[in-house]
Order: sequence, then C-alpha cells, then structure tokens
Amino acid sequence: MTAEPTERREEILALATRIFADKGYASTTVREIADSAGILSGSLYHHFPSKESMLHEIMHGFLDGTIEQYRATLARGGAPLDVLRALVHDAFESLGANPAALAVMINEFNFLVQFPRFAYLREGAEDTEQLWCGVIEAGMGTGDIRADIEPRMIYRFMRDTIWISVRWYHPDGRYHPDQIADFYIDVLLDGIKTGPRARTLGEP
Amino acid sequence: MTAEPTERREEILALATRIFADKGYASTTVREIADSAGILSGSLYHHFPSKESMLHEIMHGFLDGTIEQYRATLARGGAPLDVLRALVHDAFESLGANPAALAVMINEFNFLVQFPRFAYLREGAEDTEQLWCGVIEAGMGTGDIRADIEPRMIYRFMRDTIWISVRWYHPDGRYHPDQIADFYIDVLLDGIKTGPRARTLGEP
DNA sequence: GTCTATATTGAGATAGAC
DNA sequence: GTCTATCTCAATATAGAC
Repeated sequence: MTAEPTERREEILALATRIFADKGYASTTVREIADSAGILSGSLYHHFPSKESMLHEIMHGFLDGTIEQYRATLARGGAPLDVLRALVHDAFESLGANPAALAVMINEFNFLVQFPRFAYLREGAEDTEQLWCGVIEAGMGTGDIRADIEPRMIYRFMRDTIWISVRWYHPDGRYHPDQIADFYIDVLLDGIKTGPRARTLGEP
Repeated sequence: MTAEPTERREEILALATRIFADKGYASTTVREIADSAGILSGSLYHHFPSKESMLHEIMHGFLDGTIEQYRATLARGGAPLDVLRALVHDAFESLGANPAALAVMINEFNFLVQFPRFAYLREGAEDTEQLWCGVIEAGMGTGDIRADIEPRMIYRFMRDTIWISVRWYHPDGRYHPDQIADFYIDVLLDGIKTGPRARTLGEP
C-alpha cells in the first residue's frame, strides 16, 4: 500500500499534482494523468492503489514539509516581529518550491476536510494556526502588533493572502520568493498608503 | 432555452449555488441538487436544460451584478481614496449578499475560463480590473497611494484578499459587511503594525 | 411541475499477458 | 513496468405518463 518512492512514482505524482492544480481533483481523470506520463490508465495502478491515494500523498507531502519548516523557524527564536517575518518567508518558500501542491491544497481543502479519511488536513491546519497565533500574540505583548484585532483573524488574513498569491505566481518570474516575501511583509505591516515606512521592491 | 424566472427556478438555483459552493461544481451531482429541492433528478430538466446552464446563470448573475455596482460607484466620482473605499464596500456588499455565488466564482473561475463558452468570465474580470486600476492610478497621481507598486498588483492583492474572506464569512455573524469593509480598508491602507493611523472595529 | 423508467456515456478500477 | 481487455458503477440527460 505504501510503496517505496521510485523515480517513476515521483515523476507521475508531480504530473498528477500539476493536473490536479489546473483542473481540480474531481475534474481530473486517471486517463489524463496516464496520458501525461505516456502510459495507459491501467498502468497507473502499478504505482498507486487509487486516484485518491495520489491526492493523499500530495497533501501529506506538502503539509508535513511546511509544518516542519515552521517549527524549525520557531525553534530559532527571536523577536516576535522577526519570527513573523521569517514565517512569511517560509510560507513563500514552500509556495515557490511547489506551487502546484499548494494550489491543490487551497482548492480542495474545504471540500475534503469534511471526510473522516482527510481529518489530518484539519489537524495540520490547526497546528499551524496555533503556531502562528502564538507569535502574533507575542507581538501584541511587546506592543509591535495592534492588539485590537483577534490574533486568529490576523493569521487567517495573512495565510489566505499569501496562499492565494499562488494563483498569479510563476516560478520562472522575475521575483524570487524571498523578494516577494519582503514586499508582502512591507505591505502587510505598513499598508499601501504613502508614508515614511514604505519600502520598494528594488531594495535588498 | 432562456426560461422566464419563476420562483421555483430561483429557489432551485439558490440551492444549487450553495451545493456548488460547498462541494465544487464537478463533485456536485444533479441528484443532490434535486434532492435538496425535494424532487427527482429528471424533474430538474423542466427548469434548466443542463447542469452547466445552472452554472452559467450563477456566474452571469454574480458578474453582472457586481460590475454594475462598481460602475455606479465610479459614476458618483470623488477623491481616489474615497472611491477606492467605496469599491471595497461594494465588494463586501456583493460578498454579503450572495457568499455562495462568490465562492463558486473564485473556486471555479481558473478552471472554467479556459473553455471558449466561458469566455465572458475573462471579459468580466478584465473590465473589473481596468475599472479598479484606473482608481488606483488616480490615487498614485494624487500621491495618496504608494507608486512603487504596479497598480495591477495592488488590485489583485485587494481583490483576492477580499474574495478569499468568503471562506470564513458567515452572513449571520456579528459583523455587517460595511463594518468588515471599513476594517479591511484600515488594515490594507495602514497595515497591522501599531501606530496613530490604526482604527478599531468598535468605532463607527 | 413532477414522476417513472431508461438511454448513454464516461469514470475508476481489475486480471492477467508480455 | 506497461499493455490489452474488460468490469462495474454512477452520472447526465431524455421520453412520455400523470
């Protein structure tokens, strides 16, 4: 059931991820996946027990990877605002590393999370929320972040605005994920109005 | 083909909109829609020629409604920052009026827009983008909005962050769309850092 | 306006040869 | 590891009675 990760498997899974991201999981047929891999649909079942198992692998891979990165950042410690900046960088990095997997995640999450066999999605999301909110609350404690908003609202606002950028992000574009992260942090912390706090994309 | 809008039709379309929003268009069956209306699947075809025609009606209804509102706001004129605020209010109003229709729109847009018969989606999106960008550029001209970012980036950032809030917005919640709009404008224009420009949700 | 009954297609999945 | 061939089921849609 949990087959060893061969190169061919990974290759097919990457193809499936892209198609799921483009068309949506439900609208994707196993025949399309097989076509893109240059094989027939039946041959897919040598690598994966089902279409859904591919989705599980994609979700698990993405969730586990990002959470691990967040924990490492948190473990390094630092001032709340700095940790928050680092988390934003982590998020954009995972976005840049596998935009298709993230697209699948944000497109299918709400629908899948209702099924018991996808319960791990909710757990992962809640763990992540706890982690971010802890940092935001710390920032409110030090007076760096406005405390008149619920930390959860700030977190979800940040998460969604970062994640949604996958819809226009192109890995081959002119900006590196780190640049985009810096820019995003500026806009989020200082707003889009003119003022002395603003910083441009051109600066390092 | 284009049937007159009876009450029963509208009722069924509203039910379909909610289910499309919850499960996704592709994962929704005509049987589920019929079930929720208390009829059998075959009976749906007395009201609509196909499942896809329901989707078209939902999309058209939402797009046409919001664009009309935007145009009316623009026609009233005013200072760029004030018009921008009014547009944000419009957006949250259309979100509050029919969250399910908006959810369908943002969930299915990217997939559907590739099909020629959904080309009007792209046209509507482009018209809207032009409209907002004109206001943003005017705001840059008056020096109210930082001019080191492309207007299109600002627009898409605003649009996506507003639209995505449909995922946690509850029509029966404690906040009126206008309140949320005010709050959003504050955060977007002034950022989440502490400072004299910040305003709380409590104020009118 | 809804039901009964059914046509038709396309999907995910399987068994065994190569 | 892939192909051939096929099974099975569920989905959209239709025709005509009530």
